[in-house]
Amino acid sequence: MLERYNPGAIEEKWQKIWQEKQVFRVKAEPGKPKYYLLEMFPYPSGRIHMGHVRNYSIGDVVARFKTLQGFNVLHPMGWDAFGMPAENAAIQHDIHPNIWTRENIDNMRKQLKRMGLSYDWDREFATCDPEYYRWEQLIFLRMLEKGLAYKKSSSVNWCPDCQTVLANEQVEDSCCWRCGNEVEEKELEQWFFKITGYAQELLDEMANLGGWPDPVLTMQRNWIGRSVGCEIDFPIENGDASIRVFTTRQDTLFGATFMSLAPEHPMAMALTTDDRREEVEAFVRKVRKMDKIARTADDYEKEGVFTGSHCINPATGRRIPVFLANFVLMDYGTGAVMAVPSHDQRDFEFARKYDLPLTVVIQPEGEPLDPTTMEEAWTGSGTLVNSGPFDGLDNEKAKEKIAEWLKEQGIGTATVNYRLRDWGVSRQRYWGTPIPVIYCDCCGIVPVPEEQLPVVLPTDVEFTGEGGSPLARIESFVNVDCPKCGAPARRETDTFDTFVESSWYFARFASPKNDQAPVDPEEVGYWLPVDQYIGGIEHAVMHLLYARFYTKVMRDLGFVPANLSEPFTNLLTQGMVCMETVACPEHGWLYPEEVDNGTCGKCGAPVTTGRTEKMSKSKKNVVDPDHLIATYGADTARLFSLFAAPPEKDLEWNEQGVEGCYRFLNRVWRAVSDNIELIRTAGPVTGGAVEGAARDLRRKTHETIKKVTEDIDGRFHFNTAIAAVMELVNAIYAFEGRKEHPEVLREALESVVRLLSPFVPHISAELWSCLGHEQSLEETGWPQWDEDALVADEILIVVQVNGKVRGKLTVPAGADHAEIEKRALAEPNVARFVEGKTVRKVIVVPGKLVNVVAN
RNA sequence: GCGAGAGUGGCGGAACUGGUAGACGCACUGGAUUUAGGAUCCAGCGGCCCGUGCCGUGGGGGUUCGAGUCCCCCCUCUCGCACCA
Repeated sequence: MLERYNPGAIEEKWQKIWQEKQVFRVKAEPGKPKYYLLEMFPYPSGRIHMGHVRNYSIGDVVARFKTLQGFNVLHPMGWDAFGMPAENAAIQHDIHPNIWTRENIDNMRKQLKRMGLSYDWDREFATCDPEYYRWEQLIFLRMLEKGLAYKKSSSVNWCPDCQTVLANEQVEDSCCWRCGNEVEEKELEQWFFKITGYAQELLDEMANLGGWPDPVLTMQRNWIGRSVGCEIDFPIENGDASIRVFTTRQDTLFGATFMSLAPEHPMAMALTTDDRREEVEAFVRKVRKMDKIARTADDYEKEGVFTGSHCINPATGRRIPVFLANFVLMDYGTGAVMAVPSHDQRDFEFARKYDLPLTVVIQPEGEPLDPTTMEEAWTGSGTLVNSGPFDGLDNEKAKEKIAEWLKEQGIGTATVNYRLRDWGVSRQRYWGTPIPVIYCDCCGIVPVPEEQLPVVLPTDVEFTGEGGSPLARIESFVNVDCPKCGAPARRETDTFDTFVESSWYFARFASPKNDQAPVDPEEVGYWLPVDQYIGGIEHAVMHLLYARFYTKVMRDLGFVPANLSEPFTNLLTQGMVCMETVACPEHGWLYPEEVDNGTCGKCGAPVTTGRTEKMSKSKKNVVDPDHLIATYGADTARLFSLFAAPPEKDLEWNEQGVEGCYRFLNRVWRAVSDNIELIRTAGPVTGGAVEGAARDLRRKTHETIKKVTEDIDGRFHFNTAIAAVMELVNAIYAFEGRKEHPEVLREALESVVRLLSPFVPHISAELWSCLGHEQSLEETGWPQWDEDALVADEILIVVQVNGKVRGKLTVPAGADHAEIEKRALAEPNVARFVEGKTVRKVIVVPGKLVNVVAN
């Protein structure tokens, strides 16, 4: 055995052995319990970052642990390979997105392999492989047949200068990131997925997601935003039509004193009278000029314009003015809101601004509301007034009664509305999955026949960043014969949102090479659902909701078994990796390696240390995993990212902490190498015969096995599991019975190695082999604790007086309440604090403490 | 703005169901070893008084024999908000 720990050599050695023996290659084995562990696959940006190191280290611990527990573990890896950065690289550096992406994947695969992760690499794929996206196109065609995919008009960010669509992140302060000109809103015909059709099921099935963190479920529930209310028709004065509103507050119907429409509302222009036209059009133009972000996200000023028309409040029969308002969204409800300024704060502010009347219809208990002096809307509960036949009803009761009345009168119905909108999947970009439809002047929208799939992305493209989608300029791609009538037709040039690829990749991993269907139903039946999914909290809503939706769609289309409704049984959301920022007054943000002992490496000026923030290239507070691994080895990199914080919390990177982990591994190495001769011939521990220090070490060993097992399984508290092993190692160093009881020492050392193996697999494998084992750790399995070894003779009891610690006692393990109470009261320090007082109560918590209450 | 979290020594964190606040690690201090440095080993390490004690988990209130943990109000920070992935 080598005297010194040499991570570089042993890591290379064991990675080679694992690869040659195909240790992590799995196949379905009906009858053997399976465990599907999945980490969110990475976007191939070029290099792995610390967030990846952390994510994949966490996943690998669980995968290896479950393997050791005897499960058939599926642990795959792939690439979320479509997306904007590849296209940006093409624009900026004149490199083809495919080449850029493939090179990045090759590099990142190498980096991941260097970490010793237990992936079944045979299942690897990239979403930009035509063999993958052809099945995505097929699923889309089936969705189209079922009406789950459809086209409608929707707005995008448009840069009039570059003549191109911009993503929200490409809009900076309402301006285009490339040219700096102002961004506008523009209407385009786009593809949508009917996720709203699944809104209720997505809500209902959260009841089965007990393995998900509550915050994520809450965020999804709020995102779906179910609300129960009524749709009510307000007839237009002097016309046949009416305006339909959605409201959750039908109890305030009698207080509706005006109407607000979204500026895009289809009736907006028809309702505008000639004398108002100029002003209304100016207002609509102004709202349109705002980009989408400013309009939906910011607390911008509420504004509106009067159309000149009136409609009739169907409850009161009174005529009320119709306004357009910038805060009314066409995407939510019906795009029209009955305004009740007395009981809605936005309507209240709007009414005060434009001098519109208020009617109080809900009277809270206490002082009466006066519409002329109210300073804010009353949104609480109360009794109905000014509401005709409903006066005197409690407002919650009135919601039901008014809903019934609306139905009887034929002017409204009770409905459920969702905040969730259908998923817009069209992107006017090149580097994505082509949407497989053809537009024919005679036949309209024609699906690409299934036997013609995949519609492959053409490669001869020019990237300028201007003039819309590059695909639209490739005539050989665009021009096609109509599959129905044969006449000249045009291909769809939009591509899918990359969230589509990541909505079903987890199912593809069950049968990644299947060339007959998106997935093999038998393989999916065995492997899915994913037992444990691990990824960043930033995906709490969108990715995870889309993946849930897609699973249900694939189920309903018959691609996956009918009982597979949810993709991920358990979810772990990990925190971010952060590091302190450092800046030079002259040179701005500095990389850690540019800082030389508190001064700037470029100019020597003293640097300032800024806040600790999420690692990002722009702030230069990043650590390169390659460098870290080259210096300390993969095991140390893994150990630190697991030890420094529990997985769900943010992790603060700290170089000295890394060294501490490296030191610990050296300490483990020495504990084995220093004792290797002594324990070489030691036999197994044969029962509870040992006493004293040896018995204590045995107890510590088995306590540690129990704690580590419980910390990993379900709780994912790897930091405390590692701390427990550190304690055991400390106990081994302090053990004084090594000569007399080498078998106890051997048991402790072997336990350390086995317990560490999911965290630091290379050093564990090497030490295990040094300890003389022919059988690998994978074959040996996870250690079991011995309940008998855990039994202690004596227990430490804390004694409090009025909740403050005043003493400690050691009592026999079997001592009863009366005896413990007696001994506690006999403690000299207890007597001192009780003196002059009367003991009122003595609380005994078994095995823990005694609290004497006296006053 | 809306939605969801977090706040504990000099630092990262521990305390799982209310029961010894600070496990484990880092940094720091002292000692041993060493030609020296490094590495290693041993000891100490919340604050105040340094004797018993008193104070202490972002701030303020409350419930309880007992609160880091439960309830109410406030402050600060982080994440998501539908074309980033």
